[in-house]
Amino acid sequence: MGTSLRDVAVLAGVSVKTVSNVVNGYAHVAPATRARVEEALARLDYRPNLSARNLRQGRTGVIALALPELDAPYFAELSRFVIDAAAEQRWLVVIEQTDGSLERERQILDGVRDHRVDGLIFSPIAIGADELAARTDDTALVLLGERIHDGPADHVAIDNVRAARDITEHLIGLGRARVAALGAQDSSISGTAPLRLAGYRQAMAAHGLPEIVATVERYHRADGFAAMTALLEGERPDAVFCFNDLLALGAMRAVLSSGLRVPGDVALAGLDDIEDGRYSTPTLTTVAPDKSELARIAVDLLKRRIDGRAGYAPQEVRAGYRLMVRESTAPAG
Amino acid sequence: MGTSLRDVAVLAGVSVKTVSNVVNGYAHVAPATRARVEEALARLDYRPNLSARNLRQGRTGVIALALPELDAPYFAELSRFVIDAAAEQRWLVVIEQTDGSLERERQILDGVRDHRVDGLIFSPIAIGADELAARTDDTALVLLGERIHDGPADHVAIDNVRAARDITEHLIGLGRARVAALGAQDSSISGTAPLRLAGYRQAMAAHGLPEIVATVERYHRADGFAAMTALLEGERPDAVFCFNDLLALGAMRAVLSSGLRVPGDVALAGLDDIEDGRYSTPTLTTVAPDKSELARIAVDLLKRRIDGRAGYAPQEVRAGYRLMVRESTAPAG
DNA sequence: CAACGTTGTTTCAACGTTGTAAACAGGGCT
DNA sequence: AGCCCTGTTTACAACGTTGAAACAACGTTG
Repeated sequence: MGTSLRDVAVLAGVSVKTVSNVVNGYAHVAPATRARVEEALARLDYRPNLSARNLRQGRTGVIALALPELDAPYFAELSRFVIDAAAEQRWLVVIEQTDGSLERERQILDGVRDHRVDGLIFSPIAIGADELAARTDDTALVLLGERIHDGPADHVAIDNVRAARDITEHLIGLGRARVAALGAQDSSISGTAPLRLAGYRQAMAAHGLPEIVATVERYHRADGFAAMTALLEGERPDAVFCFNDLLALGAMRAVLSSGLRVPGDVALAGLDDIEDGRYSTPTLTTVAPDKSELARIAVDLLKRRIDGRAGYAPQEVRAGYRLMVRESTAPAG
Repeated sequence: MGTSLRDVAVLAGVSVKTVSNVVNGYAHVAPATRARVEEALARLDYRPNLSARNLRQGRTGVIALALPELDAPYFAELSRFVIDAAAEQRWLVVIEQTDGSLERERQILDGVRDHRVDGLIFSPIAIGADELAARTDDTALVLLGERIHDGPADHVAIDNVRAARDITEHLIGLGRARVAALGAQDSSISGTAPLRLAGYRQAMAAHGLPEIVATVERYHRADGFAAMTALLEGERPDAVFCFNDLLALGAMRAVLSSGLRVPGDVALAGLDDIEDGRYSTPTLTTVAPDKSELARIAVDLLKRRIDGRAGYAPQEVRAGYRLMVRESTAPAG
């Protein structure tokens, strides 16, 4: 094991506690003593043992970030911001992947205690609000990007309904009449899918247009590809709002490989603003959630929960977003 | 704080150590006692305090994974596998991002001790072999995906030279004569860039073809876009081996938006096999490193270092890869 | 029946840290 | 000299866990 306070204390000819005081920046230490201790600290290259410190303080300095899958670009990009925001609190982030499985999500929710993390930022897919509310654990919890009705925990997300309505309005504004929604889900009760669908419906209803809805299992390129291929076989839509960018990129591939043009024959829009969509051909119109803001708010909420053990009511916070119009919905197409 | 061994011990009417023994599956515990203790454990929903356990055992059960950036798809995909492989050892993974900055890489290398992780899987970009060798820290270290000549630590990667030669041969095999390499770097001494460049050169030399080399700063789509745009302004290549898939996707965008066709006018190949390339239009030919194998080997090497404190010589391990031929190098194009 | 091994359980100490409280030194005041 | 400040330093205990060693009870063996 490395050098401990004791080692430094011996070298500096001072008590262990005094060294601790210097390390922690305690005010009343005589300049001469402080200098001597700092000299010794430097000489022995002292690093505090976090296990011991945490044991003593009942904190671990580690938070968990639980999300469906790290290799979905949206979550990877989001993770980066969460890690950066957490670093400012001097927190480490461990990442847990649920693969969207209910069982894994239960484990996470139940099992964070095993790892003794101070808090959890959770982006659930499968688990329901009731189950969330029923948890006995009192570890600080913040829900990210998932609307849980009357949630039992702090929650941060963009306004999914409004964002979906905005982008659908944009498609309608191109003069397209057969605007489809791609990404509805049968299973999910608590997910974002119903919200985005609701936004789509509001826009379609406002213009008296017929709804065309394609459902998917998951939110990967492959699902978008399959759903779009199916859509093309029926009465073809001339615009499609895909519930995330991966679906849109899969759909784009399907349209293009069927010999049709984007946006000439079919305009496409997504949601997430992952980097891929800025370099696809054509580039992808999308809604860009402010990921940095999402992450920062999530970390702030968590910090407040962890610090003030007071049980104030769960907060609901909205992060901003922007509409990014690109080639896949260019009017001239 | 949660329930401790002491609480359980009191409830079961037994000593703390006996509870500890039950928890740890120690053999010689009377069945009756064990039953009573387990009953108490369940009733109080006991979870071991990892900080305490780690303090006692000098292990944290946490490893760090340091990589340039999580939102580069290759690293996101790799991380997933590392996390999964680590989970099998009941390890948690904290992720540190270096952004490829030398300073951050130094911090990581020096600072892992701050966090008291048991080991580090490190994918460096900027740092040199000499500096790696000079580190005083004795934390277990495994280098991932980066060839450090005569490295001071275990190292796992694919055979970059051979992979680069293979893919270049494939491009030449299409009958293209002006085959460019995109992704060389001025700065990097120890990176993979020189290796991939070497592989390219071997293949070009073997066929007596002239080398065309484009350098980049970093390995993002934007760099690929810029470098390709520059290449197109000169005497145009008819095939390009990009040193990673992001570069290739950026390059593809540049070719397509200049009005040329892929692979008709320019064939493109990458390296990494990120998911994006399987859904781009055209789909991207690439080299697919066995990421799962890379991750598993890295974790295994690290485990061996952590367990056996014996200082055996640094290991050099090669993981497999496959050539994935897709539309961007289709012969009929 | 004494010595011994086995099984089951406990006591003790230690991992490195920090909050509490108390001890100590020096200076200014009565 | 005795007192109370203020500033500085220290002893002690505790966080929850587990390895080492001790101990008790019991059956086996010579």
